[in-house]
Amino acid sequence: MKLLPPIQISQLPPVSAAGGIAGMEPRLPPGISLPLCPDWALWRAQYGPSMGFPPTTHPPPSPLLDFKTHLPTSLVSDPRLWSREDVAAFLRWAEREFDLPPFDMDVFQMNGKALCLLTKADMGERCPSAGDVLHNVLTMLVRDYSQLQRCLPSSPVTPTRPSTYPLSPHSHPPTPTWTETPPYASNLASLMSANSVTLSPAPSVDSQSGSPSHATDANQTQVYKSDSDEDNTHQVSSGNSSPPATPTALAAQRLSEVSVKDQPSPTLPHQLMPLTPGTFRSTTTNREFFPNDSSEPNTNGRLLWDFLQQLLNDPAQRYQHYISWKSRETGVFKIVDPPGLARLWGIQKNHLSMNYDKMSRALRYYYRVNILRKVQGERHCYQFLRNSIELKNIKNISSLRHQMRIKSEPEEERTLSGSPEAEPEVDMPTDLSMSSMNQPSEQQQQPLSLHDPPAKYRSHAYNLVKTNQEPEERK
DNA sequence: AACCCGGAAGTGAG
DNA sequence: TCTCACTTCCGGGT
Repeated sequence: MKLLPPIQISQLPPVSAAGGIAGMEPRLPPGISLPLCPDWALWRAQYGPSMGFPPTTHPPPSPLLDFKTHLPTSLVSDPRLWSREDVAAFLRWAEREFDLPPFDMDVFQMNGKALCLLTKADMGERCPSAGDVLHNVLTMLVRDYSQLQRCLPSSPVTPTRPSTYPLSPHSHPPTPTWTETPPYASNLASLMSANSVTLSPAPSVDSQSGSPSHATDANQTQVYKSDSDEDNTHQVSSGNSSPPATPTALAAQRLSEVSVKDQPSPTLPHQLMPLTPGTFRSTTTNREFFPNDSSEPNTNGRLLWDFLQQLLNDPAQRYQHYISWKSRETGVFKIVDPPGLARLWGIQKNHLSMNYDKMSRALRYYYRVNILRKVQGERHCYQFLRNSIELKNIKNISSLRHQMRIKSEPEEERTLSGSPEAEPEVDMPTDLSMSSMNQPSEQQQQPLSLHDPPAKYRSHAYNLVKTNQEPEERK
């Protein structure tokens, strides 16, 4: 049985008392799709206002989506905001518009967000004859929407500045380099992560990554554009002048050809946030969140570090009863409710027997690759050693480890031969330390001792994503 | 007793 | 079939 599409954080049960997920059974039969049953009302209630686009407004057709102009007027531009009824309306429209065989509405009892979370395969299962078309249409809609957003001037929605929420510099870039991330980056980042709380799927990885560093180009501000702006977007949007063609089977075909290849995962997670880089990498824009675009990070957002960061950076801070920053600047966070957090993680991964012991093992697995480290002496406290950008840039942990191994090899020998390296010098958290020169960090004060990655991993662990500091680290 | 550690083997998805 | 990112189990330390 396949794993369900991962949940979006927003879909996770709201934080209730520590420890409990309201109304959530400790274990759900596999196959139950939490993800498919998002709590739309809750979500809407929380974000509705900010999101609120007048249902009637519709951005002008983008070059790619002429068919969009034919969408029922009752549908808002962002499919992720659709209600069940909207989804049904969309399906009916798609049947007509693309001449598709009638859909079994029963298998599409979900809202737009859930619909967007379906992979092509999922769609195919639900509708073998037209799943791909449907998926591609959705993908295009989302992408188009996000593109528009990107082009728009910044939006209010984004709590950009003054907001209450300390969008710290490293909200996302919680780690190492964060300090170096431009101020605006933080906003973007937080926004991204925030909204993009994708727990799962997709691109969360990239999603965030897009943020800071790479986002530099554009004025980030605009990036965030809130959904609200979306409408206005048009203007900027693709300047498309193309006449709205009538979508037809041809269009459908085109869609099935085009789309998705540029998007990683099926899921378009970010609920609110359209900007998810990875997801919405636009074909037209140059903003590259990833140098190699092609490379879709395998990280579906199902990665633990990503999950944690998203919870930590939730703009509404709904998960602070589970996990919270102790110091964003240094990437130090505390798991406030270990069992509860483990449960969330278990839900996310569909491993309902997850517990803190197991989850913490996964966290420890990050030590060797310098993604995390334990804050000595403090229970349930860990520190990210890399910011999200770096993390996203890491193709995969294995390669990271491999690299570390390679680099350390010589070093190891040296060590054996009695080199200075022998001492347990604290390996700096990646750049974290560097970047934040002032980093008060707890880590520096204490030898990471055993928690430090073994010498063999230590050395240039970070080159991978190297940021500035490197050299001295191994001094 | 709770937490933490890391080895080793297993698992599921891609 | 292989790789990846865990997951599961466990013995041991603090």
